Amino acid sequence: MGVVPVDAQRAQANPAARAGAVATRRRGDALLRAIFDAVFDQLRTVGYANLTMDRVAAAAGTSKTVLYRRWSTKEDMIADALRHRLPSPGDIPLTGDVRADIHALLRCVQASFSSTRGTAFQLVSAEAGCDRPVVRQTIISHVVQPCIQLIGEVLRRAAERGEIRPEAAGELVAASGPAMLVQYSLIREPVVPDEFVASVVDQIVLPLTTRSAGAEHG
Amino acid sequence: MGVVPVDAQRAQANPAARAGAVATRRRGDALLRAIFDAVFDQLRTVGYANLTMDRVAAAAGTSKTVLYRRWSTKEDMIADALRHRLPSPGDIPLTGDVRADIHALLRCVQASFSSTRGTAFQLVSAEAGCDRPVVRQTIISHVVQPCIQLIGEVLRRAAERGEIRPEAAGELVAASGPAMLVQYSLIREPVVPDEFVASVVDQIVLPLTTRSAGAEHG
DNA sequence: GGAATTGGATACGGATTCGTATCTTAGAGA
DNA sequence: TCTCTAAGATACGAATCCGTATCCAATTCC
Repeated sequence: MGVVPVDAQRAQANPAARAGAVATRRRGDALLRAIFDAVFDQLRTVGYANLTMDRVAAAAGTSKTVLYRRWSTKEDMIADALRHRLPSPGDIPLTGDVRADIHALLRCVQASFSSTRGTAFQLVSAEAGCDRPVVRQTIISHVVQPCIQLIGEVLRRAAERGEIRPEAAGELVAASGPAMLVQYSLIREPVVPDEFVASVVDQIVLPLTTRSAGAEHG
Repeated sequence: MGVVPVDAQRAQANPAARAGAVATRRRGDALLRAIFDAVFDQLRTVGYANLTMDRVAAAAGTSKTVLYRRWSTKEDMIADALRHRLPSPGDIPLTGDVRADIHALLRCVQASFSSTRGTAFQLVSAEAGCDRPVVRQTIISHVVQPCIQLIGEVLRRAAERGEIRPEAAGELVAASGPAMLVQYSLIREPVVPDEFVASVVDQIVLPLTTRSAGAEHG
């Protein structure tokens, strides 16, 4: 019972552990990475409602004990996985070029989808209205709101320099870009392609900032 | 055991059944309405992941048996509740006035939030990527996509009449309005207020359609 | 090489949920 | 008034999941 290959199932879950390879026991970061991969993999395949500790452990090629040694609840685990995988909008260097900066910030929102295998906004809604929406708040306050705020900053400075019309430096225009990406992920496919990000910049956000646009409305 | 007031718990769940009132046994539509109320109520309070048949039955003041007589799975029940509560964009009469028509169509998207007590897009993502995303597809294909398509129609006709610039009659502009509403429901609060809908029309969608806007981009 | 640490397998008790079966009774219709 | 349909309560076995306890083995550190 102990002589049989110990990584039989892991070989299924993780192709890197090929048959015949020595059973290597992962530790620290490598183990953590495998667990987070399994978390997002489970979210994608069975959804948040059916994600269980047992399944995550099996998918990661480890056991439930390892998970409970690190996180006491499922929500803690997922929130931690998000903190490790989500991009940080604050780290993006802003150049002063409106188009480039907005594009960079929207790619940050896009990255929050790809780095979580398209499950980011699945998570935002998963526990809406619950007593402790940990996961929900994690992703909202960590990526989307900072991005909207930074885009607002970019627009405001551009308006001060007279590059864009002043009315465009409002909340709505700043939120329009992220809104388009979120919608794409929900309606079309979970991961947003590069061309779509570029289209949103050139056909939605920037047109809203050009002088004479919208002068007759609002 | 049978002489005790039979609607003790229902009185808690449904204030309409006051103490002292005769124990009334609901049927047909009245019962169905109570069940659907309970479904959306549960979605709002405990979330999709923790919604169970037992809890829905208790909240509706009925029993699990009644639920299983109608729907075989939880997903069927929720999907049916959505079909009964969601608005139908196709029923909206289009006047030809661009602003009025877009406003009416966006109010339809807004109604899909209020009629489901703000849980509509919680549901879109609840079972993302699952084997049978019944609930997800129900709400997407029943409200959002028709609305986007109809807005696209409105824009296309307006472009033919020369009222708006031709480039604005594209998919992205048509999707911008719904995207803003979805984002509001996810980030801010589940039910979208009227003023926000009006702001989106006047500060996002219509400005994108005005001539000379975005001429230099794309 | 040996000790300490951590990964990993397994088993379990308890709680929850599912889906069904059974039975009683309220309400609609004849 | 009588009959039939459906509402609603209750109980249940099976399955699942949680969270913990226990034991063994692989790595790392000394």
